[in-house]
Amino acid sequence: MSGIEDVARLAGVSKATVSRALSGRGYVAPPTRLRVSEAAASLGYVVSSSASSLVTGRTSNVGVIIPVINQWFFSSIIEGVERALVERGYDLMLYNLTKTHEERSRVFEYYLVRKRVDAVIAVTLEITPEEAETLLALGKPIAGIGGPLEGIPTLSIDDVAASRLATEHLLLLGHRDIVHVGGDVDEQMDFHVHSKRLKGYMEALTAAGIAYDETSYIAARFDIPGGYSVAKQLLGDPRRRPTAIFAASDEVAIGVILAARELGISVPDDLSVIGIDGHPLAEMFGLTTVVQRPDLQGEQAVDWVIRQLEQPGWTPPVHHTTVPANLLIRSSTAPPRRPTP
Amino acid sequence: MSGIEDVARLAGVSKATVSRALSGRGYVAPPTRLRVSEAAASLGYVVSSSASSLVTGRTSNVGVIIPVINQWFFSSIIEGVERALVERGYDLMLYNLTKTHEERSRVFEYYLVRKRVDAVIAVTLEITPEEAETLLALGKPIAGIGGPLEGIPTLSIDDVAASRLATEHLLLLGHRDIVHVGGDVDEQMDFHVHSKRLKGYMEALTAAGIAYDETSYIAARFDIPGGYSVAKQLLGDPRRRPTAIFAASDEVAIGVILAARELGISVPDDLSVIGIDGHPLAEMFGLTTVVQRPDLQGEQAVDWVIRQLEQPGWTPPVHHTTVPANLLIRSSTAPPRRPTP
DNA sequence: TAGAATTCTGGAAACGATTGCAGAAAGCGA
DNA sequence: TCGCTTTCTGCAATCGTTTCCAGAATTCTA
Repeated sequence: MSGIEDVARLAGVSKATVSRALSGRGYVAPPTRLRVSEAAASLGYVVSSSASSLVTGRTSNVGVIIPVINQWFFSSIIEGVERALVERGYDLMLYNLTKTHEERSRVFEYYLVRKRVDAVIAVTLEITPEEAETLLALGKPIAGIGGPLEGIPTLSIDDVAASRLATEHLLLLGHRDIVHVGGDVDEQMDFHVHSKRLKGYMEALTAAGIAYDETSYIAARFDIPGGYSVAKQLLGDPRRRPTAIFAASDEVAIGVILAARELGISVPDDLSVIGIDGHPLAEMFGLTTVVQRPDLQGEQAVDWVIRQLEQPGWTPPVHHTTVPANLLIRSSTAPPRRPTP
Repeated sequence: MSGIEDVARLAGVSKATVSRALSGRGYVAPPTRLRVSEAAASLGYVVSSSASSLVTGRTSNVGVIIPVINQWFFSSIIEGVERALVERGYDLMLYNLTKTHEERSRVFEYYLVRKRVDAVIAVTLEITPEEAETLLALGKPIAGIGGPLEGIPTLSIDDVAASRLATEHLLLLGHRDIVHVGGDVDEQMDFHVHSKRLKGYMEALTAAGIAYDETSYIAARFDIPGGYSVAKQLLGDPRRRPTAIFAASDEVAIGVILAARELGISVPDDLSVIGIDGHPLAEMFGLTTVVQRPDLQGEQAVDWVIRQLEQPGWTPPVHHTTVPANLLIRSSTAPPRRPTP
């Protein structure tokens, strides 16, 4: 449990010099630096982060606020963020802010957060301009995944475009009877992702001169069982069966495929299915999808906040940045067996 | 950016009193306490955790070291740990220690960790007795999920027993030709989980007087595609087809079920399948399984370390604790269609 | 080789809380 | 009412660094 004082004594220098030698800030003669490092190593010395941050005002912690952990999209973000942070010598403080959390009380414990982290990465969290203002005023950089968000840099794929891309792929194959199985527009947690994906779908249909009505969109729980149960019902009725389904996420899409299989409906012969995400399971189902990389989104967000921290004056791209989402064609989509008579 | 001094001035008391009033330690007259709280609130004051931990030696952070995030078992643990920590006013610092990380160098950055966290929860990490010794000597409580681990309290299900339980369920149904699809014994990351599950399986067979050979166990990647591809091959050959498969995890089991379906093998009529875990997807596949609750394991680990921190003298159960794992019978298991002639 | 510029080092003042100690105020039993 | 205990409060030391400042040593420039 040795302090800087012990190192100083052993190396025969002052505390000030030890500090400079170890942190690499300021002048220190190479031989001295070496002596100090050796002394520190031999004593197993490591700086007290509390003492250090008391004077510098920096904690080397970045707070990540995330609504769920147990889902591919979110845990991938965490992995990406963690990787990027350790690489730069920062630690990750994880805050799992559940949607339903009464009155977002923890966003106010946020105000507690402010003395414990240097920056905040808000995943899929709708921060009000006032809250953003507060954080910024405190000198804490923020970045958001999701968005756009007034006053803070955010990034995400372009949900409308991704959705349109998926729909257009089906249209291009010749489908005209496409159903969208998406998240429930009324209970979306994040940035209206569900409505955006619905919107992209509708735009694509409209552009192709295809009419849609309320039966063209079905709300499902946003996971495999969700897609499964909706599809089971939809596909069970042969008269209503579309030639293609655009699912708003790969998990939903996989649920759809499972339902189709169970009903003896061949994918893609009788039914084309496309999703969005690039989920690890998509491959084994041969699922055509629009791929996004949440881990890279996490890395990008880290880059923004750390840059702001370390390069005074640098500011991230204002407002919202769109990250790529690419069509990956596998075997779940094909031209409709035959045009509707 | 107001400090304790400002609050003191506004409330007309000394810093010492403010500290006592806000932290609830020591005597302070109720009216005074009220004045202080109001002053603090009106100034938006919040204690500096660095200053505070500099003097108290406590950070209110707990480090969680975990090998993967993007998997049900692990992310469930994180959720449980996080929940339990915030409830007690601690923050969670996440360290994603990849298996292959060269020389566990980060376990030595551990030595870095030691000034930043009050306690450590090691998930599925084989800590050597020396390392444990070091941590303990530093006064940092540790708890492990997985184990047993020399010198530190750990908890997990009893893998051998869980495995035996699953196998016995199949035996009880009358199966005698049971194949175990498990993780690769040679490349297991954690506490020989794969061998333990294999062992439980063999024990059950032996107890039932059933012989097994090297064809009774097949190694698979520990996820859905892993189980799928192994099963596809195994079940593809009708002569080798067992009447039941015991998969070492639900994901593997689901892979097996998918393969069976694709081959037109009916579960459970032609093939019974059982897994271990209680994965959220198990339900929709009607998968019989042995349920464990990683989130509760996380909570338990938190309880241990926090108790050690807050109740001087209290020590957690020495060595290893076994948490329950219960058989949950669904529809993927049934008696074999007919006894082998 | 003198003077200026640069590199190196130590002393001492922060940073913002917590806490031991001691004294003042209040409560209490007889 | 008097002592004794209990409650309340402030002073000042302390935690372990970083960093400003000034002075010493060294290198560079002309």
